[in-house]
Amino acid sequence: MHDFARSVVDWYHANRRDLPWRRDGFTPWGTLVSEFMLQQTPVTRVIPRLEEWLTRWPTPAALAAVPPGEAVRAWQSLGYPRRALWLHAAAVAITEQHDGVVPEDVDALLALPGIGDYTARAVAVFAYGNRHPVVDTNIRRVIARAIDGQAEPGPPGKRDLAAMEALLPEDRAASAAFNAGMMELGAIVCVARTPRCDACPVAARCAWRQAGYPAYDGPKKAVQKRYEGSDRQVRGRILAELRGSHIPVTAAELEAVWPDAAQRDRALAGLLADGLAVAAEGGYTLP
DNA sequence: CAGGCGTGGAC
DNA sequence: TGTCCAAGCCT
Repeated sequence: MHDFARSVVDWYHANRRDLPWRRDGFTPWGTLVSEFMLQQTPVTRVIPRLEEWLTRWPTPAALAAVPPGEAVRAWQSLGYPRRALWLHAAAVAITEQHDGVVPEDVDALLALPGIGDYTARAVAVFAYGNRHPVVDTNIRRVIARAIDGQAEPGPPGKRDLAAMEALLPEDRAASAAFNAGMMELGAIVCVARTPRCDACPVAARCAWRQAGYPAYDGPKKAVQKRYEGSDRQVRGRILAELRGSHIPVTAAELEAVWPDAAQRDRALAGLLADGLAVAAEGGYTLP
């Protein structure tokens, strides 16, 4: 193992946070659910929802047995509720096509709804201990800085997987610890805004530090539109209304959640198209 | 492939 | 207040 990987692995074993998905006996299904929830959502907000979900639906078959709307309701305010729909659909596929067992093959995982390059490898590695490069936003940032000497990663691409593969230890257990360690490093030390280089195990080897912390000069990232007043906010308001009701929500009731009719209609049409809402007798409900 | 997709905390 | 950011994915 190279010195860089060894430093990260040693640091990880000494500094890893005690998180639910790192407990002994945590199931592959638990890992899958946690990874869905962690897509773009902070750890602290995920933990309580995860506990609820796994208590209620301890297996893929348990989730597959209820209507998808129950998953959307239990998703509460984690955000990006299409993930709840996709997770439910994945549970159905696992139940029907994989005998209720979460696959450990990356390609089989990639074939499931809502699972992309990151989640497929995260499950294969963290649930099953297989040797694959895992690349998330934390790891992209750590590699950009420590290896490439840049303040921020460039646009994501397949080359990210190759860059991580080049660093990955050959040993299976060490590779899993390296993946987890790189993510942990990016999450609590090499953070986006104010990196804590004084606590970094690879500071002495960091290309960005050695270069004097040059400012980022690559292509600009797309600026996120403001949320206040956006279609996203309207979708969120409408969906909250549907989550809170066990009978159809009428069009008149929806008028009360957002005054702009055109925007409200657009948001509702989007929810219907996404399958997050369905037309029912007298109004709309969760699917 | 650029843009759409939630929500809330930190600064 | 506004801006940035958070274990991405889909079209």
